[in-house]
Amino acid sequence: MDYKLFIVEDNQELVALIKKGLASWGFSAESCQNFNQVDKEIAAAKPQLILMDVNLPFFNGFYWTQKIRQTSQVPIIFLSSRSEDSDQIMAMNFGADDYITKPFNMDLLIVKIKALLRREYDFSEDSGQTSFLNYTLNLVDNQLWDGANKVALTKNETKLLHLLFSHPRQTVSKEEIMTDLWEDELFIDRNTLSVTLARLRSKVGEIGLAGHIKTIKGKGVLLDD
Amino acid sequence: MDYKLFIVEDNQELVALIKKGLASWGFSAESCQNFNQVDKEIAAAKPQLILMDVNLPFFNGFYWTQKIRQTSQVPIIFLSSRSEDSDQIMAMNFGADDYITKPFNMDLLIVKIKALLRREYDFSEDSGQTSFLNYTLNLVDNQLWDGANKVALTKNETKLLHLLFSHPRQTVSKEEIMTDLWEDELFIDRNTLSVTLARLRSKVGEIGLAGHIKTIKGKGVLLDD
DNA sequence: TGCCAATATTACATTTTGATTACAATTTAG
DNA sequence: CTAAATTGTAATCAAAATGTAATATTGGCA
Repeated sequence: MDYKLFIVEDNQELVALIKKGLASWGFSAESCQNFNQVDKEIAAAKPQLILMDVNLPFFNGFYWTQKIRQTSQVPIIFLSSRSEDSDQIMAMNFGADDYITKPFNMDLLIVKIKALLRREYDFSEDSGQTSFLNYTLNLVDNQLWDGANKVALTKNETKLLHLLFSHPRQTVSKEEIMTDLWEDELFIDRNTLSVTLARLRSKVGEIGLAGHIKTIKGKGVLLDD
Repeated sequence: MDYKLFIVEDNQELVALIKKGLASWGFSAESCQNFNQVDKEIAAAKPQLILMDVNLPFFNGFYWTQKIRQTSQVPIIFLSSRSEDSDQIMAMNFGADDYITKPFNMDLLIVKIKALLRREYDFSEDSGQTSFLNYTLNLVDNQLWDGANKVALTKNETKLLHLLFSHPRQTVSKEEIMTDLWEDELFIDRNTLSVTLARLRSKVGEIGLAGHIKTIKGKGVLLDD
């Protein structure tokens, strides 16, 4: 899964700064355009987390938070220039999950975001998904997608592709693969691996990934560009 | 449900103060006795949330947090006298969920606790409801509402749907579901789950939710958009 | 080039998994 | 206490996933 954040903040310089910081951690973000319909924009964007400024044109952050909370439990972090405890208490009573005061340390914002994603979506920096080129392997539902099309994989195919994705541009030996897929089951025919590979190739071929999975005779399997 | 907290803090005056504050909000709390086996005491107490001081005799809070995280996802709030961002960042990277600096405002601590309980356990001060998209599950009268129509569910169906609603866009393994629904009854046939799922699907199908409940073969059940 | 081991392919057998159905047991409400 | 609702069990089914074996193909090397 890839995590999309939504930024409700009218200072466009700050928005740009935050987006840049998020991007360097692999998070994508959209930001609010029309401060008259923040709730509508959020409903359309379906973000996994919201950064909410307090002082906004038209209505303030408290108002929108309350409105959002009527229909959604999406995690919300407040951005505020007020550092009094009472402001933070109010924000959290309105349904915010965390609060950070401006100006803030970007690294601190990132760990707060990660903590919330971790709790709400079992986010962790390795598991969940892996990518190679424009391909993303989703370990939640065993699907591979190239930005446009999705291909459903089986458990073993996912395991195998995951192993390749975690060692891009490196030859992975057959032994490693066998261990990873079948661990202790000693009776597995060595040929079974060929078959599994073939099945994987045929499926991912539909979206053009097969050509990147090469077998190096006598060495193993290589995922390259 | 009533919530039990665990306080890891060697300043007994502060412990007493926190316990008093928590009590006035209806939370019970135990505190650490032997700072050599914090993990053991916590495992025994099974708290819903932990307050963790940084400076402790023998080992510090980071050490214990890391140790706890190997086996548990219980929410942890750090109590620290250091207010530098870098300390908070470190704590959260170790697996903490929030951080508060001493001396702190008791009301602020309470709202932080409530925010975490709300997120992790669907704690809410008034209504027993969970939502997903436009669907609202009422845990009090076991009814599912889509804004227009209502569907009556049974106890088990509600439990199951509630579990899915609390883990949207994640595959919930059959094991997790079994534990959640049948806890200790060890003799329950694995097939019973299939049957319960089928019954749930057929009921929620009337208002179009069935299509969002997908089974990922070999993994579990996934609620998605 | 032509051989040979490594790998691929194909077809089929086996196993796993989950859905479905009918029915029995149990719980709950009136 | 009884009837209805709920829940659990067992049997059956279909489909998907996986494994095996037989056969074909490939690529490196003598």
